[in-house]
Amino acid sequence: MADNDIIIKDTKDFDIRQILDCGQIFRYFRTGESRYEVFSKDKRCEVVQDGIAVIKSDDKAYWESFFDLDNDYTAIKNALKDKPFMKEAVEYGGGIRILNQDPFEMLISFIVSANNHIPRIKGILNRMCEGLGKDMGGYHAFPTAEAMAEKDADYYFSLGTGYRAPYLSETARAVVEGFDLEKPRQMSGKEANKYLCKLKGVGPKVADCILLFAYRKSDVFPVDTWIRKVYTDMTGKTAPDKVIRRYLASTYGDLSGYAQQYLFFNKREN
DNA sequence: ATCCAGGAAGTCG
DNA sequence: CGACTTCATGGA
Repeated sequence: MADNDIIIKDTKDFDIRQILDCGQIFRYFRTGESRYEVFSKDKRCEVVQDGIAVIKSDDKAYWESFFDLDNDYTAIKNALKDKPFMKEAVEYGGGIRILNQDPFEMLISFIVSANNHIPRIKGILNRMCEGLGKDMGGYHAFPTAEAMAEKDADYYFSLGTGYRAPYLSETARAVVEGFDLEKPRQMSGKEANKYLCKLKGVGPKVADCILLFAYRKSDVFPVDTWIRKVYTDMTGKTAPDKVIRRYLASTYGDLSGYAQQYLFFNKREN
């Protein structure tokens, strides 16, 4: 074991398979039994979980933050367990953690995610990294805004992004030209959502995902096609996304983001 | 083959 | 404001 290894002995709140497959990250590969390769920005790590979990990298501090290791998920799950519809979801996805990811990477990733399948999103983003990301020797970094802004919509169309192609070139250019991705940190969830929606390809749901996965705003509640199914299970009816979001966010309060991940994961896999 | 996916933009009323 | 339509792509 190297000095930089992160060892997680108590894994009741850490399941790498669940963490990676719950839809918050698209750049990872299963490389073997209980073995994964994970990428973020220009960094890479390897996670092996067989009984205990070990995270191998050359930047321990980065990945400790990335995997949210200072956060107490036992307390979060205990607080959620007694709330409506949560028991089964928390038990099924008990090893989920919300990753601490990069704002620009989340912005681009979730623009691609709109009305798209997760396996396809992964393919598109990996092709984008190989085409535009810095060669790190064995893998490619996530592209910078500058690198992305140099390409026009035709390029993104050639990656298979379909009608989202112009959103990617336009949004990358907006960031290069000064759209401040640090601003949402000082904003309320509501303000920040509105702010991010000024970018092409970003609507309420994509903005909520960015706020949850990059800015750690846990009072948001991204509503997608799976959460719509959950809502119908709960109430027996359908409703506009806005209504669903308001209902669920008021039900789970400051723990909405966590609740959303447990519900999403459980619905998608069961 | 047909449906559908971590929805958003554009148009119309 | 809200409802309704359109938008590429390919996995299942």
